Amino acid sequence: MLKKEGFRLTGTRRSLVKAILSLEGHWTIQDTATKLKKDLPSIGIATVYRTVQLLARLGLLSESRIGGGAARYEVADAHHHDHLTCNQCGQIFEFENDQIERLQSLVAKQLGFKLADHRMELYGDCTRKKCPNLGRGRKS
Amino acid sequence: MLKKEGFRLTGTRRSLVKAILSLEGHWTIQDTATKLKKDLPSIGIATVYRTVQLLARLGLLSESRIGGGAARYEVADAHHHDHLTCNQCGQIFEFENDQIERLQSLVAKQLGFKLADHRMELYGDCTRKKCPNLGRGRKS
DNA sequence: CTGCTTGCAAAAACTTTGCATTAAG
DNA sequence: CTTAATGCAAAGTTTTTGCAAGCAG
Repeated sequence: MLKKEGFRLTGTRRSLVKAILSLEGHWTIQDTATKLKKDLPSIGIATVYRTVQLLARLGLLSESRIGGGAARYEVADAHHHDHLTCNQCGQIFEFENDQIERLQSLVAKQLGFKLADHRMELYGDCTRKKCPNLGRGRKS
Repeated sequence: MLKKEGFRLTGTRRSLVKAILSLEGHWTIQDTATKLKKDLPSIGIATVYRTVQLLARLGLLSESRIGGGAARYEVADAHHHDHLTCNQCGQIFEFENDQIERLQSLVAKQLGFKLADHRMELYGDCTRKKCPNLGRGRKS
């Protein structure tokens, strides 16, 4: 982990990273803190926020806001991917589609932008029972 | 406004809708409440939350979480569109791209889903000055 | 009348900030 | 030594919830 971008590699950060790597999928700050308390009971929630956000800015973690609650993070893989969430069970699937990526860059360019990043979240229904409520009705 | 989906058309809701229609672009709950207080000083913030969320579930409003702060809403147009945000000035541009939409449906279908909705937000740089900080570093 | 709606206040959920102390380099 | 990093508590934001009173149907 090349943290030597001008930042200090502290014991707390080592533990933080270890906790993160032990988590699966799309975790929240609280998930991390809970896990971390076992190794490092003295950890402060503020530090977790600050460190995770730092790692995200450095590109080592990626943030998403699936589901509308707390921000969720995941280790930034080499290959970028997007998310598809089931409106019923809430399960999150990952996928990647180069063609869409290319079109996104193209659209941005046409609008006079240099595309730096993007977030794409699809919502759908598992091919099973019908939606109990009105559906999470997410549109944009 | 066909609110007769089983819900009551109250005076408060009429005023709410009027306030919403007078707002431009991507407003927050607070924006709405502020505007609304002029016509209806007694309005409670909880009611604005509840009503806006109801309208969103009915598909009359669409929600997005551009910028990471409070949720933002806008009137759901007939034509769906997505957003492109400038990392520097924060300005939001809208666009639509049928080809991307088709690919999204296709991807969902391939994963065994019926696509109900989606949210896509692009982040880029205006072709001007360089980014002051590390860039909002949004990735997903 | 009946029960969906509303306003208010309190609480919950999530995140940021200030500051004295600690420890990395 | 110097100063970034940490822990803690307090404050800030955003959203939700409980309830009695108010209205639409």
